[in-house]
Amino acid sequence: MDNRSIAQLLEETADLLEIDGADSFRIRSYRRAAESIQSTTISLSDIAHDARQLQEIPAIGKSMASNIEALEDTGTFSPRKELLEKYGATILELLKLPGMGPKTIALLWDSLHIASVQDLETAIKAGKLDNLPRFGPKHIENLKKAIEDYRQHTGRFLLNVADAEAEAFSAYLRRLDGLKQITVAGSWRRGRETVGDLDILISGPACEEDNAAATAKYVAAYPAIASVLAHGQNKVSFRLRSNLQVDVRLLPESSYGAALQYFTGSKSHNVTLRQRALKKGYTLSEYALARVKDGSVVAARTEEEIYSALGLDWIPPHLRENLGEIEAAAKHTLPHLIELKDIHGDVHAHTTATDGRCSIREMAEAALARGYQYMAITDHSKNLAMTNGLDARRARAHLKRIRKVDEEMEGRIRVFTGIEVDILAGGELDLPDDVLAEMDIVIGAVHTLFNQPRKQMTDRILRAMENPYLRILAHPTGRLLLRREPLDFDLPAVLDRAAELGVAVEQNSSPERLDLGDVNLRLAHEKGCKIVINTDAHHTTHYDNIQYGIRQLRRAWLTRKDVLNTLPAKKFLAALRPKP
DNA sequence: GCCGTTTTCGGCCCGACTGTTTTCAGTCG
Repeated sequence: MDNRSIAQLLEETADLLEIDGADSFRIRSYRRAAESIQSTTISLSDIAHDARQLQEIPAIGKSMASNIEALEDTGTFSPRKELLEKYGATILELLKLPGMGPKTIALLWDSLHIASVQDLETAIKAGKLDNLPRFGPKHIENLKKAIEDYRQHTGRFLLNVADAEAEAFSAYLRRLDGLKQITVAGSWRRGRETVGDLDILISGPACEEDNAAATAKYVAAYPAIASVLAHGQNKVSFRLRSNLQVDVRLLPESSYGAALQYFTGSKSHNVTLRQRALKKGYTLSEYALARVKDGSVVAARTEEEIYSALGLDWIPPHLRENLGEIEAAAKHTLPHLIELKDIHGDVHAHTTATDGRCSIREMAEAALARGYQYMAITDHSKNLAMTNGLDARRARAHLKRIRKVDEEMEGRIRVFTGIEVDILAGGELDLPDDVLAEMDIVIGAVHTLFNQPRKQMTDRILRAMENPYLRILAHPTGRLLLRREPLDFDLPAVLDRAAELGVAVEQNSSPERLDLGDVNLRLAHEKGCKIVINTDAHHTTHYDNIQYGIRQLRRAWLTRKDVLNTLPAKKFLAALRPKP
């Protein structure tokens, strides 16, 4: 079993323990173990039977080591098994509903034996919750909304999960001889912020007539498969243990491009493309672009040939949503989309001073290793108590430490000072101006803690932006992908004002946030907002998440000049809202 | 349940806000 799966099972066990009302420190130790496993490079499978080696990994002690051994041998371990027998696996989905915590779930289970979102929905409709303590009309209304949101997202997966699965499976495929091309198509290739399933296209000698059956058999023997859904000559579908569905198509090399184009989509892009083909006397299918009159093939081997035969420049998959890209490709006016290498700095990061995992120096070295010219340390302010947020005194002391590291780096990378301040319910920032004045980067964060009615929420953010030290607005929609819809406030009004004031809005690249997402990025760009892309790194490895944010920038048609941190250090600081 | 040490057990994560309350439990970051 791979580390990610082990970590996930421990995480789930922590959730179950919470519902069961277990000791909070015991729960935390499960979560810490899960985190630790996810960030170690040691493969736990390899050492699952060596308790001593296991216990060398931080947060793993005697019990956790034996849990991991049992997991490797039997696929489960006893605390988890017992809890699942008691509550059932579906109870965990209740935790995904905003406002639903372990105590509420325990209450619902004890009083009504509610063990799934479906149960909860039925109980609400039957009015069974009305007499429960702490279930007023507003609470129930919120739950209904939460269920609705949940249903919209259910069955979709975050990009990092899909990426990891795609990479692991591709590695398995690469071990087979005779495969020339392996491509993940579908919404994954288009860079959608979540994916429903993976469409994987393969071709090469191994996919030709005589070998196809053996290749399909090899595919269906992939160890991480939970169940095979279909197993034919040219297509194998299966569900992974993570519940992600994968469709693998074996294709002849001669029509690989046509299939790639077809299965990349989007549907709407393809429809428009087929109409265009017809006008030229062609018909476009997953097999080829062919002449209508005699069926002779015009292009099929590569995407470039197909687009070219239709009088179009090749269109990057990120743009294939029928939002004007076909017209632009015809006029040769497709934008030169921003790329990973254009980004020169990441100015939102945390350290062990609050809830980060690494030191200032470690974060700086990691940013340098990525080739960045600058970065910033922006730990939390005191209001986020759980993170050990900084008060004025600690913030000043931290500032000195950041400056010291900046000196130590000797110009190899600039380390900016900064802070992520909380916006209080009244719109004020939770640190005094004289402290903020000392910071290079002041990020005002819209945290959901203060979820208020629409008008108040909007006013609160607008007021916060009036503080002249606030330079970047973070979590500008407050959403958490697959878990919570955006906060309810007037985003267009906020973006208008941000553009006027020169407050930059942040595209957070964390795979579970992608705060603005492609749609709102487009909106921010139209309104003339300054845009900054950051990772909100809590660990050196989180800098890698920048790729997820970049995909959304590309989907929003953004180029290098549209994003502030493509600038060199000095110009970047100068491009931010000027300090008073 | 882990860790660190005081080698046998105590410490580990806190405060604002909502929706229900009439003084507070539960969620969230």
